[in-house]
Amino acid sequence: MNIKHAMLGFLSWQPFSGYELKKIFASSIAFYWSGNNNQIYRTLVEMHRDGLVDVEVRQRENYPAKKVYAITDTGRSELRKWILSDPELPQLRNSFLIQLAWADGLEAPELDTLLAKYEQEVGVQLMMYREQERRKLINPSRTAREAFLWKMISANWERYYENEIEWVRSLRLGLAEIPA
Amino acid sequence: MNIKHAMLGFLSWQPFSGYELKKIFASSIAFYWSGNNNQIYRTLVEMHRDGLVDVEVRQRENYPAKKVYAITDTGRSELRKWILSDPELPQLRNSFLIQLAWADGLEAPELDTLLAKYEQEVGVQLMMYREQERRKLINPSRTAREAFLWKMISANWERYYENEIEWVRSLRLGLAEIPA
DNA sequence: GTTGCCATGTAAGGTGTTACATGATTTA
DNA sequence: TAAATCATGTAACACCTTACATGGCAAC
Repeated sequence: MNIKHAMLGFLSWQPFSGYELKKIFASSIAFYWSGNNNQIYRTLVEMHRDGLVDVEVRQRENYPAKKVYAITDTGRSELRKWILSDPELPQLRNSFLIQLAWADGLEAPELDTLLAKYEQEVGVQLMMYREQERRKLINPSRTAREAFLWKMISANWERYYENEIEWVRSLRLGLAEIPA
Repeated sequence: MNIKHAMLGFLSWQPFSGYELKKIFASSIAFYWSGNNNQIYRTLVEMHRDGLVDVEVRQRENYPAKKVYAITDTGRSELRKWILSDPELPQLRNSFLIQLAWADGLEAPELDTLLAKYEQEVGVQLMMYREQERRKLINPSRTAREAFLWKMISANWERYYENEIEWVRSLRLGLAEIPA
């Protein structure tokens, strides 16, 4: 999985410029890339070279020129092929768990402070996610099914954060009961 | 977060050679690096250069020499510093969610097949995780608290997989109710 | 008049992956 | 005799990140 297929997905929705794609990525936690120029502009050039997208350069008065990319039939079939390919396992990298693995050297208050920070950070992230969902730039709902899929994708993220908060709470309660 | 602190963690438990660390990583889903040579041996050299570990070369008959790395006081204080540093947010990269985002172009049976595959793959992963936990190479439990922490770290992973399976099941049920 | 938006792009580096290379010994 | 284990290391490259570079216009 790389950013290419995610970009193709957005372009299957409607044509976009690199700048617009960048904003979409940057504004979305679920589409988790940082939305940096380097990758997006390079990937667009590569996709054009491979015939997955067409470019139209729009010259505008008083504004910089804009390169608008539209998906081609080749691009659509590549996207469909990828969508039908075997799902990869999610890759979860929670460095906090690794911190915890060696945290028995800490004093009880130090450890609890750490856990409280984690709980708070995840809580903030959950709120940010909800806020972002409220005002998100694109939300395809051309069919009832598409709307449902997007709702469930969003639910997946919310569940993850909620689950994480529950977990850290039970961890803190459990630790409080262990004698020093 | 990089592999360095995870390696320091293991070395704070007991001295290991690169080869042993590699096996530990390769056999652990929770310590999620692939356990490849390149990184491990290079990182050991770097950590040695930075005074975080000492090396002892053990020559043995009929076997290749072994470089056993032991954590130094500098290493321990670096580890402690990292453990007390602000937790990073978990980074979750589920490319399947991105596949789903554009999956409304699929026929209902194609989509359900995809979801079934995901459900099955996550199920397999959960079983593999449990099996791995049963026979894991290291399981520090020098104190009741340390044992509890490791149990909760493991529980975190199990919860994630279980949650994911529940989610995909409810997604499949929901889709079954949407008219074509 | 400084900040932010529009819009494109480049440079450099971090972190991780797979595959290659060597060579002896043990196990099937 | 073929494969796996022990043990170290290198090469090449995939993917992503932060920061830099340019330049006009709008808003405050």
